[in-house]
Amino acid sequence: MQNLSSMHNITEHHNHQRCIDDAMTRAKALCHSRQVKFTRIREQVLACVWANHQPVGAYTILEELAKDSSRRPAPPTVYRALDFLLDNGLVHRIASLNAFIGCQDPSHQHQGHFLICRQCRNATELDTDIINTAINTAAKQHGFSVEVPCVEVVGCCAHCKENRDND
Amino acid sequence: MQNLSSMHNITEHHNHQRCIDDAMTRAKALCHSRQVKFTRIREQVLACVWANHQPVGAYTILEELAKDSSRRPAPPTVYRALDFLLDNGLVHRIASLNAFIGCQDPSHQHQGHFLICRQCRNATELDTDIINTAINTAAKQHGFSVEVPCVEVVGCCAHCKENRDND
DNA sequence: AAATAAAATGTTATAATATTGCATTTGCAC
DNA sequence: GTGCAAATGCAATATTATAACATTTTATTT
Repeated sequence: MQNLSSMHNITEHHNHQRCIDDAMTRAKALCHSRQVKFTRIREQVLACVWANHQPVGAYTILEELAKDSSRRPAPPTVYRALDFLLDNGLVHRIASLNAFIGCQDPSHQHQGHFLICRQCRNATELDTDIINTAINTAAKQHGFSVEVPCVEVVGCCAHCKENRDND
Repeated sequence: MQNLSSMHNITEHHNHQRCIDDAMTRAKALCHSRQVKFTRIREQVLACVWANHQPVGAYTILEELAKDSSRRPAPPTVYRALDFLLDNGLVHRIASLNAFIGCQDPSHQHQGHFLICRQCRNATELDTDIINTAINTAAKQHGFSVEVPCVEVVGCCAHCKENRDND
């Protein structure tokens, strides 16, 4: 299901093990400070999500869990873990892909904006206010109160534009 | 499946029959000018989508078609009609709801931005560049080329804020 | 008008994603 | 250890979407 480009990292040569370690450490600390349980399953699911920078589907996670342990968990196991991670801001859901991705900054509640590369399928979470401001401005003109902005932009990332093997 | 608020219109007292008539007229003219066929099924599906301003699911459309004619169409019938309507810009898909909504302006190709009211479930398509500009600006900073921006904002519309029966 | 080709629709089956409901286990407070 | 709440296991099923192939309709050519 994953193509070759799944081996590309979000920037060409970043140390992804560091991404994973940081994410897991942050998650552990955050759950501890919130007094919620970072159970084995939740940890495994988060690790799957952080395996790379591509949004991953619930059933793909299921496959991965089945590889690790001899027992094959059922869908609710994964969905419950994902719900927990979503609630605690540790992952985001990408609605347009029915997939999940690790959150870059779980410490403060937010709904990220994503740049999703059609080519390598990496998704980059944006940390800018420009888009939220624009959305709020546009919404205000309609008397609309924004609660959950969802921005998922499909296109072509810088790295894939360089390696012109696209389309 | 629809709640009571489904009777609210997108603005409090707009003549929705006019919305429908306009949309159907536009669709007919547009298909004629493009020399593509606005068949009975496509027309029925578009009419379902325009029945109100709430995004409607494919299987809800299926139910509606079953009511009209004695024969019950199968899912591919509806999905094929929806694909046609999407291709021709007559409807948009709301990814976060797995649902479809009529396009306000099918004459030029665009991916709309939507304000979706959590309360009455109406979705308003925005016609502003503010958001696209912001997305392009943010994307540019990452060397990312935008192809399909998807903006689906959940919140509370002006009308529902007035009638404080929310939450 | 008959033959042909292309497009649209019908039909069956199935894939992919997600949830419900209830049983069991685990971790923790007392 | 007892009792409770949270977490997980498990079976079934709901929801959304597509694949593959047959049939019908429409348009085009002859």
